[in-house]
Parts: sequence; structure tokens; C-alpha cells
Amino acid sequence: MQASLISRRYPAAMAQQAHVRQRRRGEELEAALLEAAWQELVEVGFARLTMESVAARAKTGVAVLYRRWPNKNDLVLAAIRYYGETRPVEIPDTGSLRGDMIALLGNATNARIGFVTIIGAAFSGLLADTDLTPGQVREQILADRPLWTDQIFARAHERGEIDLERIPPVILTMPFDLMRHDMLMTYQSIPAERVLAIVDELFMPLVAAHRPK
Amino acid sequence: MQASLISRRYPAAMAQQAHVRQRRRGEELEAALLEAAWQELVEVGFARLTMESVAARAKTGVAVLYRRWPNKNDLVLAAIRYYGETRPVEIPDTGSLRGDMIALLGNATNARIGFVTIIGAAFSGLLADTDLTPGQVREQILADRPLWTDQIFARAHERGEIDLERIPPVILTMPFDLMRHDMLMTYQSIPAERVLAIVDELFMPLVAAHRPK
DNA sequence: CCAATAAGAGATGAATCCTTCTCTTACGAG
DNA sequence: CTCGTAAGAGAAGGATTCATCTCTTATTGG
Repeated sequence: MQASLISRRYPAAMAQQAHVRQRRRGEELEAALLEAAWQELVEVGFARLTMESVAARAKTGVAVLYRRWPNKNDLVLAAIRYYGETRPVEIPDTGSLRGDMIALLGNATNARIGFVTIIGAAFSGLLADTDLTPGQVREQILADRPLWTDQIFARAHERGEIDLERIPPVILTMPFDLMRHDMLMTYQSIPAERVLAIVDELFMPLVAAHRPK
Repeated sequence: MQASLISRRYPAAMAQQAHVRQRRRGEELEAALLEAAWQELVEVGFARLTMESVAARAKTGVAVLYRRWPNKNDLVLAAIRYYGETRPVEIPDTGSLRGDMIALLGNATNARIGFVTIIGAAFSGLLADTDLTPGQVREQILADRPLWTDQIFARAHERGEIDLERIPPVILTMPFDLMRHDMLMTYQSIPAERVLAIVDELFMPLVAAHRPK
């Protein structure tokens, strides 16, 4: 009797299986929603992302989205923030400034996709409401963590490869500015030769010109 | 008799005024349409530009647009091409490479607005159909005319300031790549100090390192 | 002066999408 | 076991906008 009652309510239990939760809740669900929104943003872009496409990707309904974010803009901004928080960039340590720069610039594929996606959203009208520039969004995402590059330059400074007191800041940001430029203009990952050209024909010569005496 | 007949058909002629055309036609109208589309693109962006907003700005109806371009994408692409053809950039000639570079980078406000507008349109879904990258659109617009920069560098070569045979191309494009990067990230015109830093702390030192012997 | 053409104005159909709402049901706290 | 909460599914309202179509009338070539 008891068994039949249970079996009617939880048929799976009768088959000796652990109870499989069918519904996600709380943080698990929220993470899935933001992940789905981010993936949509990457694949189809802000303009073609719809609440229903996000819900479908997350295998849920739009009501679940509206219970958490009042509108599409806020959902997308939350997804961008989520992306920034869950995808830390690992910083290379090759022992030389040149090696670190090549590694950092060459491995930027993930950063590239994220960056282009965010800029795309920015230009697609997302930020027309909020009055933020793409640069400001980027700053927000990078806000708390220390900049990738600071560690690399600090180590180079300790090794005596550069003198952070005297080298002009434009030189230090230039390689990354150029990378961002290339990402936006080509949508592609940056060819290795381009990375080498930036490092060996632009960056290192300028660093050498300011070498600590 | 003759006079009264004419006066009935062309009342203005009687008042000694030239006949004022009320309707634009042909090229005059088409130019007005493309100009209106471009202005809309600049002011509200691709996402919020509608056929009706363009028609209203041009003081006409949407049918006039659809008689010329089959859809919104084609209209916008035509407007971008029109902008490229009707806004030639004047190339400075200050007598020195450094002066030319500062003038060119500093006066790029018009180019800036156009550039950001086009990239914005590109990211807003315009090019999702055509599979063009922002860089390719830029190339198309610049296609026929010689690059701004070629003239400046050719003159510098003749003056003996640079050796075009030996200087790496990355150096020559770098200042402009950085300008484009800044435009996209800040939406603003580039501060004079930034221009000076790019020229005096990045470009000129690298040029000097490759000075013809 | 006439007739063909296209401008000007705007109504309309169709599609898309944001947002709200309803209803059923799984989940988890007590 | 019971009950409140929120998930899941999807319908529906409302707004926007692309694209088509109709109708009147100015313009121009012949």
C-alpha cells in the first residue's frame, strides 16, 4: 500500500534511482540563464537576441527571465557582468618581457570574443540608454581585478627590463590598443606575424629606448 | 489673350518670378535622400533609423525610398557609399612629417564621426547579412582614392625623412590604428595631448630608428 | 497642350518582439 | 505530509517597423 502510494507520486523512486531534480532553482538556474544570455549575445549579437531565444536556450520560459531582470537591457548587462566575473584571464610568466607580451597578445582569443561581443552590444543600442561609452563598460568589467598588464610590467621592472618611472604610458598601452583595434576591424583572431610585428618592431624598440641606465 | 492663358497655368510667371519647382526629381532628390539617410545614421544610429524617419527627414514618403532601394540595408549601404564619395579628406602639407602627422591626426573630427557611424552600423546587424567585416567596409569606401597617408609618406620619403623601402609598415599604420581605437572606445574627439604622445613618443622615435643613412 | 512618369502622402498587411499574465506542477521548508 | 514559492510552458496584448500598395498631382519630354 505504502509502496504503491509512493510509486504513484515518484515513479522513479520505485526503480531504485536517485531522485533526479527536474527543475533548477536559485543560483544554479540564474547562472544557467546568464550563461544562455551570454552565448546568445556571442552567437547572434544584441540586435537579434530575444528574450525568447534566451529562454529557449536555457530551456525555460520568458517569465523566469522577467522575474529576475525587468527588461532586456538589464538582462544583457547582467550577462556581460557575469561573463567578466567568471572568465578570469590567466597571466603568462615566461621570464622575459618579450615572451610575456607575445604570450598575452597571442592567447587573447577568449578575450577577443568577449571584447567584440561587448562592443557589438554597445553599438547596437544597448548603451544609448545608459550613456556609457564602450570604454567605460570595459572599465567596469575590469574594475576590481588588477589589470592583466600591471603584473607583467611590474615583473619586468623588477628584472630591470624597464623603468616604470620613466617610460611613457603610451608605450605600455599601445600593444593592447592595437590588438583591440584589429579585433574590431577584422572579427578574426590576430595572426601570429602581426603579434610579432607589434612586439618586435614597435614595442620592444620603444622599450629599449627607455632602458634603465 | 496669350498672357491670360499663360497666367492661368503659371500664376507665378505673371508676377515676374521664376517658376518654383515644388518637387525634387532625379539626382537632386536622390542626393537629398542619401543625405537624409546619412544624417539619421549619424544621429540615431542604424538600430533606430527607420525608413519613415529617413523619409520624414527628406520631406517625402517611404515609397520614394523603396522605388530606389529594395530594403533598409541597401539604403544604408548606399548612404555610406555616398558619404565616402562626397566627403573627400584634405591632406595637410606642413613641410615636415611630424607636422603632417599632427595635422592629420588632429583634424580627424569629420572622419571620426563618419568612422564611428559606419562601425556602429556594422555592429548593429547591417553586415550580419553581407558577411563583411568593418575593415572590409572601410576598404570599400576608401577603395578608389589613394590612401590619405600615402601622399604624406611619399613626400616625407622625397624629403629624406623616411626610407619607405626599409621602414616596417606596422610603424606607418600604427598612429592611425590607435586613432581608430580611441574613437571607438571613447566616442569623443581625441585630446591634443594624446595626438602629441602618439606622434612624439611612439611614431617619431620609431621613424628615427629607421632613418635613411 | 498631352501623356507618361514619378513624387508626395499615407493606409495597410505582415512580422517581430517586448512585456504581462495565466495556469499547472515540481520543489523544499517545516 | 502539507503548503507556499517559484519553475516551466505558453498565450496574448501592444508597440514598432519593414515593405507593399493606392491615389492624387506636379513635372517634363514630345
